[in-house]
Amino acid sequence: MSRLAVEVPAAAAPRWERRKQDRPSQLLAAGLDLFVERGYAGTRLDDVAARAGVSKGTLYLYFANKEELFKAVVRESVVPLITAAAGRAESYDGSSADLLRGLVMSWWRDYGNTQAGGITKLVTAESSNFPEIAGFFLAEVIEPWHSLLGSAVARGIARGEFRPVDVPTFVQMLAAPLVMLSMWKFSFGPCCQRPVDHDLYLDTLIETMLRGLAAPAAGGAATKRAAGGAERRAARRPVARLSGDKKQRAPRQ
Amino acid sequence: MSRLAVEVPAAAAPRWERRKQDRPSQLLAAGLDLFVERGYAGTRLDDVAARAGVSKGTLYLYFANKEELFKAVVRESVVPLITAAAGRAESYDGSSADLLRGLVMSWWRDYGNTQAGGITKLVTAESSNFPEIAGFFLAEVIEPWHSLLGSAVARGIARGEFRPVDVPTFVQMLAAPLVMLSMWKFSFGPCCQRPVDHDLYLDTLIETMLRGLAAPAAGGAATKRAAGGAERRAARRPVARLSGDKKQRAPRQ
DNA sequence: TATATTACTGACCGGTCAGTCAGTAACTGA
DNA sequence: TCAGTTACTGACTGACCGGTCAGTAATATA
Repeated sequence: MSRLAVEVPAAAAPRWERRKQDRPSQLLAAGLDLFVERGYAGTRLDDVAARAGVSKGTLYLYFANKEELFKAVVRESVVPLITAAAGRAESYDGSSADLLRGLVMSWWRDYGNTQAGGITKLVTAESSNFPEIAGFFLAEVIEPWHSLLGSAVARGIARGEFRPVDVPTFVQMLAAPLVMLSMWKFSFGPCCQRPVDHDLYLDTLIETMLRGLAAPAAGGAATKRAAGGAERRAARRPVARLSGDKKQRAPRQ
Repeated sequence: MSRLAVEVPAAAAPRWERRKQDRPSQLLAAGLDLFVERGYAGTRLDDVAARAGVSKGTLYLYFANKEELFKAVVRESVVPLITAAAGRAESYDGSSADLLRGLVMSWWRDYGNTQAGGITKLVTAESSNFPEIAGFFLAEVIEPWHSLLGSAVARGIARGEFRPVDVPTFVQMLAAPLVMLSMWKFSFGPCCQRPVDHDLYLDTLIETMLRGLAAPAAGGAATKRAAGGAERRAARRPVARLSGDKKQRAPRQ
């Protein structure tokens, strides 16, 4: 925007400026963009620097290496969202169904549907190549987020609004379609002709989950009809009823 | 196994053998292993060749380049599973609930829970860096699979076993937790202390979905209790009920 | 204006990897 | 056994990228 591509010396225009204050946030913003767009390994630090309007050397003045840059991006653009949501949930005193609904919707609005949401895809994708990063993300993002959802579910159970369920499993099942929605947006979204209807999807998800969670009879005012979820989950049935697949197995070689 | 690390000339042991017939399948197997373990970009063709017991040059005798090797791996280890499942579903004449249950369980048993299941993660992960591959996988795997699930749902609706739903959205919602289960296994699974209980997870998933799909009253014998799913899905409610988040938005910079 | 300070640059290094190809040796057929 | 065929090898090329550092120029200070 400021760099002149003209031959004229342009007397008053310095070749670059010293902006020690601004550099970190410029680099973090550029890093978020490119990490989300190209993944961790696919992002070149030259490009991050260029997008931030500096040279690669400058990047190394502010961040020790690629991994530290990435962690800083996550700590800047993801971790605060969880902290904020946890704070709001703490002081919430409505129904647990509405609490859960609010947590899910704000996850989508503030994270899944934003630029930052692409980070989930990145981490899932490259976890085996960069286990250090996977561990970091698990500890600082996923576990706090699951624990937040879990405490909302546990609250509902304690107040008799929800039936008792295995909280961690239920949370994982609830989070999965949410995460997939965000991942889809960043992976096949661009090259898919018929896009997903986010509102319809989220609505269906929340209602289905709340029905599956509703306390059997008298319970909370969460949903209108009671619908047992997986209370028989201990009673394992034999699996796979499809005819003619007895001898089928994953092909070798 | 055969290569001797000894100085002795070992007269009767040739340095290598000509095995034109076996090479493709050896290379495909090695490719599947490494693609799943390290992702597309992260896989070195030198390593694929080494694992197959040949040199990199040999790999190029059988596959034009990395992309063609990958496509061949998918065509060998994923596409046939869908074709087989579609064939079985075609000739199935039990209840649609059992049909759907069977499709989901065989997906997990034959794909999601096998080595090949890791391909989903890979493709999702690297779609933006390799759009050609994303398009290929969407066309040859995801769309046929969704369409198979969709036809089972449509069958149930036509036979009055399921209530009418928006089939593509429902299918996407049904597939999401399935795909996530497989992706988790290949990403955080290794570095996660408390692993997911697959059977519990799948059981909960299927039961929840079938309840959400059950026809209102008389209908099919699919599930015991009827439980409306998202029949009001057109009636959008205002979203996000959490107190104190009115002015909250995704943080800038 | 002169000097000191330091934010910033960009050429460079070492290492990696997809893809190539001239050469080698395992097989084949007479 | 010997010449012909071809499956296979592995050194090489060129491009790429994370990280370094000697030098440069914008700014502060006197």
